[in-house]
Amino acid sequence: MKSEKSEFDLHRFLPFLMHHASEKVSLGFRDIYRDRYRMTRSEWRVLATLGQYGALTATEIVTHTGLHKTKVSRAVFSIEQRRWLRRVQNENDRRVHRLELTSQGQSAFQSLCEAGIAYDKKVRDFLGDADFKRLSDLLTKLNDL
Amino acid sequence: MKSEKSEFDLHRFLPFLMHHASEKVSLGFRDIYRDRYRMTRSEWRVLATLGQYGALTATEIVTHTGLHKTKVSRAVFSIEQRRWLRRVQNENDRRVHRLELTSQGQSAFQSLCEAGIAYDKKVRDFLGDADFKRLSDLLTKLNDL
DNA sequence: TCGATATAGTTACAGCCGTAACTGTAATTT
DNA sequence: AAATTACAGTTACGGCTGTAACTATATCGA
Repeated sequence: MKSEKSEFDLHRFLPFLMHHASEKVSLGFRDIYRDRYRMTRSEWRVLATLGQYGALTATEIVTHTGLHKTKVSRAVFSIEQRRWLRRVQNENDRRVHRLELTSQGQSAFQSLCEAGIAYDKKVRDFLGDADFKRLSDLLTKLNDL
Repeated sequence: MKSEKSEFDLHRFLPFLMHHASEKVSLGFRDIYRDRYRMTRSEWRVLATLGQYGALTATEIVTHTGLHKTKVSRAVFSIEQRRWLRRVQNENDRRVHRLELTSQGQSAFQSLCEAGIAYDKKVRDFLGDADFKRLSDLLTKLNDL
């Protein structure tokens, strides 16, 4: 009778592997927005989402990013404090606010986009184009797990 | 002149993709050890490392897992509280403790190994063997980024 | 030997996190 | 219309986090 224990190797276990690689890639870019603007990951994602899609509501940001609504709420508050976004109350439904970047917010987004594209290139050069695409596709596929 | 902004898509940005997929995979298994034993991820990793390699020092656990030393310190404390591990002070260097699982700790490890293998199979079935291996290999490659 | 440096591991602190409960508003039911 | 239910967003709370400072021990260099 074979022991289950011997079949298990943490270093080949997908949750471990994924998290490990994710930290590596994700923290590499975090250093950039953290050092440049003192932003958290939630703030960066909210900024990026608003920069990419234009004005959205908090709920729409949740949908686009998968961030928890409390993270969005806090990130929006903090970005607003920097004067990087404005809230515009919806007249038909006063629970809802349109969130739109100010020009300062857009500048910061532009600057981080360029850094993001450079970072992307760095990882792509490391992996090679073919593997980079393979990896992106596999990760996208996992969204439906 | 083309704007950098238009080239940037958060949903195709590797740090975002990686983190998203990682959460999905990693939290799927977290539910198991959290619900079954009320463990945190750090605690699970320390348990798994001790289970797999036998007795180790805290520093060796850091090396094997990449966990921050404060996480290891706290996880060891908490696992010790459950009586799942014992500390044995090194006689030559009294700063160091050998950490070894008790039989209760080993049972818990066994139980989670089986769950881990089942979870692994679930993800493998979802992706297919070929893609599963491709993904594992790519993630392993990223460790050297 | 003695002072300086390095290492193993812990802890205080301040910040981030998710859960659950909350406020305020809108929509639905009776 | 009043009561109920649903929804957008916020917040209190307790738990987890990393940084930096710490304790205790060991090692190195003069």
